[in-house]
Amino acid sequence: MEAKKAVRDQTISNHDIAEKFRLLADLLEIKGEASYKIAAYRKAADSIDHTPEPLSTLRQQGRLETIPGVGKAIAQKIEDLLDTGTFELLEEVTSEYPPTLRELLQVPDLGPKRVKLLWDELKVGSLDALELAIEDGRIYKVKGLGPKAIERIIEGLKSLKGRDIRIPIGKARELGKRIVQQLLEKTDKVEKIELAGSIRRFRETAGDIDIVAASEHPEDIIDTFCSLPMVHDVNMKGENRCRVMIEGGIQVDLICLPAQHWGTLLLHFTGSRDHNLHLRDLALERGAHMSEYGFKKNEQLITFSTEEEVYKFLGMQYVPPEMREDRGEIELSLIHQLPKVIRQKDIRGDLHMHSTWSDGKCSIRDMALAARSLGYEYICITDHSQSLGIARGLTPERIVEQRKEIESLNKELAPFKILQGIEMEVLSDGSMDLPEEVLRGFDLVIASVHSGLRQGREKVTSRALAAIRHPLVDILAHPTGRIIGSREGGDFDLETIFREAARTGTILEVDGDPNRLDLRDVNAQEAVDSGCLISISSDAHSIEGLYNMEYGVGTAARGWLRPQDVINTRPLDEMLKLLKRNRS
DNA sequence: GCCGTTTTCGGCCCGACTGTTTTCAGTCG
Repeated sequence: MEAKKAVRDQTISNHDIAEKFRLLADLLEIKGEASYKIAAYRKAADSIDHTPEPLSTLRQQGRLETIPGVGKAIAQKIEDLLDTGTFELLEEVTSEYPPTLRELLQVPDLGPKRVKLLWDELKVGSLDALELAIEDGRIYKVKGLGPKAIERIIEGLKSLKGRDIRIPIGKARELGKRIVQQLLEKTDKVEKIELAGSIRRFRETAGDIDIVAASEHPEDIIDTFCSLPMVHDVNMKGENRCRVMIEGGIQVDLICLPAQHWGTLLLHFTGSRDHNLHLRDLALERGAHMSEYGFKKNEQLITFSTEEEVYKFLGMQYVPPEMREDRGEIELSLIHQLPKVIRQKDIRGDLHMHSTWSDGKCSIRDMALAARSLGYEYICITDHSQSLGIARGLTPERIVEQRKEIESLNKELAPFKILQGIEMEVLSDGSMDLPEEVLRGFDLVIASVHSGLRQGREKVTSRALAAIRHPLVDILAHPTGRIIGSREGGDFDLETIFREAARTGTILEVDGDPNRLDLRDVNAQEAVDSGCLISISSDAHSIEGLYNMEYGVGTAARGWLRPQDVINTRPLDEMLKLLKRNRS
């Protein structure tokens, strides 16, 4: 037993434990167990997932019950899990129902009650079994499932199979903006309109597109919206909300209320769900019931026209959308200790972009003018270096030519400043693509590991470290090299990279290209906690690309970064002093 | 099953839409 225990302690992760409780909650819900018990298991599971220390450690210190949502009963179950890999109640329900039964809950319009019905009547216990029951028509014999319901289930099953459902934030946001624009062209009754949900919180991906609008005539707005040409299908339609499908099977939700509700409305549909639930808890403590309409207290509805007023009513500081994940922001906001996270307006310059000198689409002059009109004080042109032949990387000769162009533009555009930088390849053997005397000529050097990301952990990490330790490398670009949805990043040892970057004064990038967002939110937070400075950049290859900055800022804000953690929030000379090359 | 500046008991977020069980259950966000 002792030996087994030791093995278990090492092999079962917090996440695996959380999953066991989620499985238990799903099966109990199907069984029809009391809903608050189920909610308790799910809450505990989420808490466990967000607990950084291994539960085995907490257990040894007798601190399991310090985890929010974990009391005596769940703590005992965790101990059993650590010792034996399971616990009694879990064994009991999994002997009653197959664990695959919970797959059915993923099907839209199939909830616990219908799943139980399907199991009791037809012994349908998995997605495959459900498909069979549909094919041979048995499903039509189930009492309580009408033809409409079955049709929805069939559709739901189809959409589940073809699913790569979450959309990258860039695409979701662009689509969302297009829809909003189309709607505004068809009606003048919209007073306010905004993209909400994960898009507004700048998550990396969005499951659907949420749009919130204010109008005195919600029905008209809903009608107009449902008849837009890009709408393929109307799934649901009420007097102030609707859900439609557009091209590519992407779901769009629109909700519209009079402007007096705007504060709670926008808050409600921005989420996250956990953040909102927590706020409602706080409202209840004040005897008020919170909804998208406002706060109901003694049968009276109090409304708020801004989110700021809602937070103020709850005795809180305003929480920026990116931070609304219930990861401690509410507690800090209640005691007015919320860090002031970075906003777009804090950005004074953009330090990573490309021009027609390599693979950019616009001239340096056009990029500079566009950046200046965005309110920036400086930019750094960082075209690719020679080894990236596919991008017409710059040779030392062309670098000198480019410098002349930049110098002449600087005379013309002063006080706006164009820095000459380079995005230099770190070659697959860990050497730099340009010699030191060339690197010395730049205002700033960004190093990138583009190729050979498949090399093992040790190899890729040592290449990144070689760049970080180089005295003339100021910034490490998109440190993991991931492309969202298509390429995992390299297997870098980020902990070591952060430590070395902090030691050497090498700045790490949050690349705002919505397909990269690299460093990602939590990594950027770890980097800053390790003592690193960050550069947020657009990595623009065109004028439009300069707008990538907002994704970078959103990502940084999700990692709770403050303006002082980011070098390009500083005036030019202060920013330059932070570069390794200019430190004595 | 958890939790407590109203509580160790009695609460636990709130509202909308759909289909079908003609007064509401099931599902969703």
